[in-house]
Amino acid sequence: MTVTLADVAARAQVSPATVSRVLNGNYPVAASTRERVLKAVDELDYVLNGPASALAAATSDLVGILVNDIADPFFGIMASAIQSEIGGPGGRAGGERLAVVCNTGGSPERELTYLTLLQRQRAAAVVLTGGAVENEPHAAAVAAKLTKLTDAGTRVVLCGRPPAPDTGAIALTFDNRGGGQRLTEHLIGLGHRRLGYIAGPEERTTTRHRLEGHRAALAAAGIEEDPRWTVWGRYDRQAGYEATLELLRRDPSLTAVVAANDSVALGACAALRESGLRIPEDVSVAGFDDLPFSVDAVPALTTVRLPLAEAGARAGRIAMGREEPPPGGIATVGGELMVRGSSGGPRG
Amino acid sequence: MTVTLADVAARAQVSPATVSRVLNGNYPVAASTRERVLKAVDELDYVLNGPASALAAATSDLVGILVNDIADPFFGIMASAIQSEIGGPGGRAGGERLAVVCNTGGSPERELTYLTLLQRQRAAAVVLTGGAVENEPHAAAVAAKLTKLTDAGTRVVLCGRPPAPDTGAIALTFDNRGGGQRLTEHLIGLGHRRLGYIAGPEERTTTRHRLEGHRAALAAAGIEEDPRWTVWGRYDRQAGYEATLELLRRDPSLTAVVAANDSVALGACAALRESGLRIPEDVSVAGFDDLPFSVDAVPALTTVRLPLAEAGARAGRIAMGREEPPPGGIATVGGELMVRGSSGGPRG
DNA sequence: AGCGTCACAGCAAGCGCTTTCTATACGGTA
DNA sequence: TACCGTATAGAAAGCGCTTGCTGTGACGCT
Repeated sequence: MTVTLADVAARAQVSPATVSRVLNGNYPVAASTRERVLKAVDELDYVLNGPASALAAATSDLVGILVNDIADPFFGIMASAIQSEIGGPGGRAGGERLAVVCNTGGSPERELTYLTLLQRQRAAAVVLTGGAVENEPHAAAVAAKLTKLTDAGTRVVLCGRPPAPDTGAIALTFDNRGGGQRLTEHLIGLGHRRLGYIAGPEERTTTRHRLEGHRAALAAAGIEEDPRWTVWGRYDRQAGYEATLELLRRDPSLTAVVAANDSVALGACAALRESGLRIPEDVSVAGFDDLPFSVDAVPALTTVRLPLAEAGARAGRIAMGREEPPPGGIATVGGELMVRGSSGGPRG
Repeated sequence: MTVTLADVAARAQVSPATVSRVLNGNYPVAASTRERVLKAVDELDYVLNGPASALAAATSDLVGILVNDIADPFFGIMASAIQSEIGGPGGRAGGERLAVVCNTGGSPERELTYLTLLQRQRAAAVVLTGGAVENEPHAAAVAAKLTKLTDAGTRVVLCGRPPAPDTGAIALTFDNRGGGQRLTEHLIGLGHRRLGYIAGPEERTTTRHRLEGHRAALAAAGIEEDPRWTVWGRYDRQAGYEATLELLRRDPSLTAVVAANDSVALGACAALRESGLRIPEDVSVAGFDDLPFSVDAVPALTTVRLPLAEAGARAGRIAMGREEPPPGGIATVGGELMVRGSSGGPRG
């Protein structure tokens, strides 16, 4: 049998109410009584029953963080930043909040399942990171769920994800389109005219926005795009490797490869090298995100830096109600072009 | 006001008990009744109250995963694997379990705090990943906490962490010592005699074990170690970069650098390159873990592959009671030496 | 001396669900 | 027809905590 509040109360010779108040520190208790209670708590090794407490108080100290892929540093960095802003003081009982990271694996169903689970647990806040899936029924289902969450008083923040209108969710959106555009403009400025593009999973907003930026830059420069120049794949190294091989097969005259993100770019580099091509002399490569390892690639990766940690921290603070949400509930976070060794003028 | 079980019951014209039984599916309910209830649930958008359910049933579907640094793929990969084994069916109510990842940031206090929080929530299981801190009072406190958790019926699994004797916790330990030893043996076999070592944070078991393996290999080869050859730092790229510069300053004649892990090794490579040294012609470099990016380094990193995903998956299954714990509650998971381009014979 | 004020402490009513035990209806059997 | 097993539904007692409200002395004021 576990120790309950009542046991502590008995031992300290006070009522359960008093013990609760000592533990929560939200009601005046005489110092001597408090001490007696704390002593009893200590002696009995009492641990509060979370569910009971949450039930009675109708609140919980859970904060959910949804990520697409926990093994990907892109999400890890954001999650870490969010969590660092949540762990601290601010809530009930001295304010330790349990920040939980939920890995959806990019699956819409799991996303919904986790949202329901968090709703069940009456989470204090939920932060959704990364791109959304562009699938009408699913998007509607998520929007409905988010609305219900915000209605129930749960603060919902989207970090690196497009706004969800009319759901009450605060959005911190990455300017993927603008970043993609500037990146390709840079390449075009170097003289490239034949650019391959390795896109991410087709149904993701992030994928679409980055690609749109790329195409906008192409269009602005009057470059007509060849459909063979775009290949779709996952957001990982392996996909980049394979896609690059495919790109090379389709059109060996490409002088640059733009990847959906840094991991993909790394795979692209590997494929190019194995094909006997030099970077950037033969082919330039560009990534996106500027993850920590990108600067260590050889040559270092030209990419777009997204302030993942900063955005995550801000999302965390907003989720905790410690920072004002942006006006209109929407803020756009820009990316910064990082020109490094992997991009140069085209050969010849 | 949120919808409660009673509301659903009223709408379906049955008792709350029946609704509960339909939802949990653990008691015979006539098909027609079940349908009526499900319809009401649907119409009212009813969501079970997690805390209330957990309180009444005296169980919870929370599973905690503790990691040192969620932004580090080393932990991300393990967490991902653990979680993938936990999400599935197996528990109450169709069995969705909420796997929560808690980021301790390597801090002993946060580790304890999280364990307490999980204990409060009456977690079904807890998996602790990564090396432990070697600090007597803290280790004792953690051991006591783990004992209490296992006593309370929570399954505790250590993944990539040394065993915690007499706590009831199951341990899946990485053979860091053996891996470190084989790695250094490989370097010695290539002819290296002057090896720098970049160790991780001093108080971690992982750090100590890897270093012990390194030294064992040195000793076996009759190489006397120079204290200047060991530098300590964090487990990240930056630390590796700085440590390598320091190593070079202390003894420019080193022909190999062994790093505490792959991230550190990447930093080491950067520092060497910037110092005008070629890898592996001038200096060989070796890492540990074989994270996904390691094969993409140029040259590809010689390292020790740890089966993070496999070990994590196994830990997850054990935590869920779906796999027998190893005999004695302890299993050692070996590493595999991956010889790649970053190691070669010493110059001259 | 009489009374309003404080500062504390306790009582008791839930919070929303699960589950044991009991009630009922039905069909079959003797 | 009387009886009993089976299948299903309901009543009600909590699970362990929080909190609004109700004392109850002690103190200071007029």
